[in-house]
Amino acid sequence: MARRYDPERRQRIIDAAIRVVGEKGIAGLSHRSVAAEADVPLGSTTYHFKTLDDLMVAALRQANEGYARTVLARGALQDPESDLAAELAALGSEWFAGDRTGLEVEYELYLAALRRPALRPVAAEWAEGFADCLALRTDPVTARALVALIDGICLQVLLTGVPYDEGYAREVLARVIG
Amino acid sequence: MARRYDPERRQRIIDAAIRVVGEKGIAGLSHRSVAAEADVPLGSTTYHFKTLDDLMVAALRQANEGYARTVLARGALQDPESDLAAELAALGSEWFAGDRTGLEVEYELYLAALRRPALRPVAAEWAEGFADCLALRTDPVTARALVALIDGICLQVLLTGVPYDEGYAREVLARVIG
DNA sequence: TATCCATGTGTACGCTAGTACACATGGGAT
DNA sequence: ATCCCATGTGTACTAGCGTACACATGGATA
Repeated sequence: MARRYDPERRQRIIDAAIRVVGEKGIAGLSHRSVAAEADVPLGSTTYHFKTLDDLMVAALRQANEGYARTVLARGALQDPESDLAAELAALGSEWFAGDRTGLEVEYELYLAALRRPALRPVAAEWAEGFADCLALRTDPVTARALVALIDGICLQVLLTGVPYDEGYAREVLARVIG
Repeated sequence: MARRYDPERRQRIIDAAIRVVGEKGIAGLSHRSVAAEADVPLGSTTYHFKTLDDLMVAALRQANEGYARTVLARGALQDPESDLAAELAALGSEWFAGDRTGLEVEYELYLAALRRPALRPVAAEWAEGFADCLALRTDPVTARALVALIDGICLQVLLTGVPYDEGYAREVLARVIG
């Protein structure tokens, strides 16, 4: 308490929400758990985010921006000389390297759109943004298929526990590119 | 009350759980909500399923069996003369035709494995079972990639709201088959 | 037939949740 | 300098949750 006039309050709540989802999953996300994690009173989280959906929207949007940066940082994706399938497979390796918490948070919020209409536009933003980026190297149809395949491969790894296999990913991504 | 000696009690609880997930999502699944839906006392759901994870495992397994039947019912999948990509794309059309509730339940429970280790073996059963089935027509690597791509395509439809496009699915599935 | 125990029933407890609201504070518009 | 209102704080209410447990019942087994 006694931390009045906190211009970053809202942002710190979003950061806290992402940490909570990383530690306890969406099922553990509540106004109270986020308030505790952000070290702000309960009334503060409910003031800045009327509903948990609002908070999840903000958290997913922020997570999306982070992953969009990892895509853009891979400059070779834009280079017409580079092997697109290999670059994407390597991007997957980067995502799965080390701590997977960030990726799990991203997917958990992304997949929550299945039952939460409020999240759907944000989920669509991610899929479309990624596809638009890939469309610079191929046609839009192929780009959309690549996003779908990458989603499917990542999910199989996250859901079933099989290890990520960059060679396999590169091979099948290359087939979609044709 | 007063419905003693109910040999199908356990099964009716599973059916009720699937209906609850269809109506309210996993977030609305509780021992109490399932008990009310199945018209049994609270103590009965906690007796047959010690934890909600146990109940979700049973529900996902049953949902998986239902979808496995829709795959096997499509006998043309086994016919070496048939167009595998076209058959799979048509299977997708079948899944998305009419009421999507069943498909949403299937995916919601399947995706819940992301945060619930108890569900992972069951999720893996589905992915592997489907892949084994497809491996009768192609090699195992291609089969796994087809499952991943189908998952990705279905998710894009369910998450972002774009309509299912059978022609697009057939085209990109064919590329993976090569 | 006698007994046992898997199954069924009803209730209570402690906890956490979203929500609502009254009040405090001080930056910025006037 | 004054005042307003966006923001911050503390607390109470009600509802629903998992859990635990005591007790009832009658098929299955010996």
